[in-house]
Amino acid sequence: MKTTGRRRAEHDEEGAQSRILHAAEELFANSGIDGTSVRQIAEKADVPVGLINYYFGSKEGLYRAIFQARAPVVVEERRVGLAMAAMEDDPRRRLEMIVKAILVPMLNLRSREGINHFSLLLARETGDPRSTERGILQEMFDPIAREIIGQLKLIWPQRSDAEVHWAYQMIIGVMIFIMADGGRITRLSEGRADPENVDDTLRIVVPLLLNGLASG
Amino acid sequence: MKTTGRRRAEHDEEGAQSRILHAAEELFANSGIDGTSVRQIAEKADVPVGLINYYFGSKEGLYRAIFQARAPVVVEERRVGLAMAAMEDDPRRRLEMIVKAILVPMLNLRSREGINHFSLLLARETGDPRSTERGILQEMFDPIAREIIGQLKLIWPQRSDAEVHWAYQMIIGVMIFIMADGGRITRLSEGRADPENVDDTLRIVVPLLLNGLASG
DNA sequence: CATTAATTTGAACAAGTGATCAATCATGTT
DNA sequence: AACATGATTGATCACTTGTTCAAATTAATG
Repeated sequence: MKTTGRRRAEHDEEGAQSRILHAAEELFANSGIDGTSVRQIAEKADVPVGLINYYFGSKEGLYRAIFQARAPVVVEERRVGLAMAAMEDDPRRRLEMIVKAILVPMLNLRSREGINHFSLLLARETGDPRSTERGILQEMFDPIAREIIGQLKLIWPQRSDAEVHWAYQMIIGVMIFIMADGGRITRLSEGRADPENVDDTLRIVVPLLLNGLASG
Repeated sequence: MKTTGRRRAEHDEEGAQSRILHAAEELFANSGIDGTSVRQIAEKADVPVGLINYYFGSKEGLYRAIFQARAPVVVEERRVGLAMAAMEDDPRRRLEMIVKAILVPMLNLRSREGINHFSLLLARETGDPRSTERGILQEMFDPIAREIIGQLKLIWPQRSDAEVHWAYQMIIGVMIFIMADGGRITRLSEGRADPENVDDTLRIVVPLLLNGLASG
């Protein structure tokens, strides 16, 4: 058989392959791909070093595997939210639903089971110039990005392409920044603004995005 | 004497110390502090490896030195812009001037003389969880951040602290995201949105921030 | 010129890097 | 039991890492 292996019983009820993925996700998120060694990952996952290359081929292979495991979930949630938005008639409501379709799947990751680290990792990858060479974001996120931008164009037929694209990038930028925050927001606000609190964050940030800074 | 040294004449009319700073800035921006080796820096700056530790003590010392050279310039420009904004009576105009005081000093770096790399570097540092340990951002940017937030509170006396802080973070988030972009914005928009073009970017992004996505 | 101090140089060091691989182990199948 | 198959192990490889340092070089001073 291929699926079971040595019928997992010796460790924390979690297969070695999965333990490696989780350990790597956390370490990569906190220290980046260059700041993390395979030996650190092996130690955290409690596996011998060799096993990492056995399963994932290389360090970068492991890096990609994390995205291949996580990205489709986020993308699918976004696609669902986008489809629901498309059924809404009122353009104002439709816009709000699109914005939430972008933000919610990622913000939820921050407070869900041990998955908090992927949002950090994705933010890191987005800010890395060498991300282009790896092509992970192109491959996994460009398609849904184009779908969203297409929907935005339907809402704003009178706006230029540049304006629509900048509006989209502004939403993504705010999301990434919230995801990537390692405590600075909480520190500066002395706890009054806290990204961990998804409900409060959405309640304040979504209107800010929709209405801008000037109004309300 | 301590200032002159060997009266610079042998290389590109630029002192070794300065060449190291410039080379390191570019490499750190593109590959991060962990993805860059002191030997790469030494080669790019055309100096022997030992000289880097002689001048800057350590790799991290060099990293800090870059911020110590650049940050005060940006902070001072922001302070000037903020002071000008404080003299404006109309709250709407004052808000716009504050937003520009935040954005313009950094966006200009992208298109000025070879300094483009610092904006990338700052974006990277902002997104790095280990940035807290280094304390560079606390030390150099928290003061001006508090000043700006104070000004925003004067504009919005009726808003909660959390709302004001989130509004500030939203401005910073958009700025960082634009600075950090390594081509994804241009690629997705097929050139119609281009962060290199500061004037167009400001013309579109500032109203988007001020008026939000819904209006205009 | 002699002295002193600052700078420059590249070799050397210990520790760590990602990757490889023969050997061992566990398991299910015949 | 015998075999096959995939999983596991840790020693080992060739390099690279940041840092140190004695020696060489250069410049300023008396």
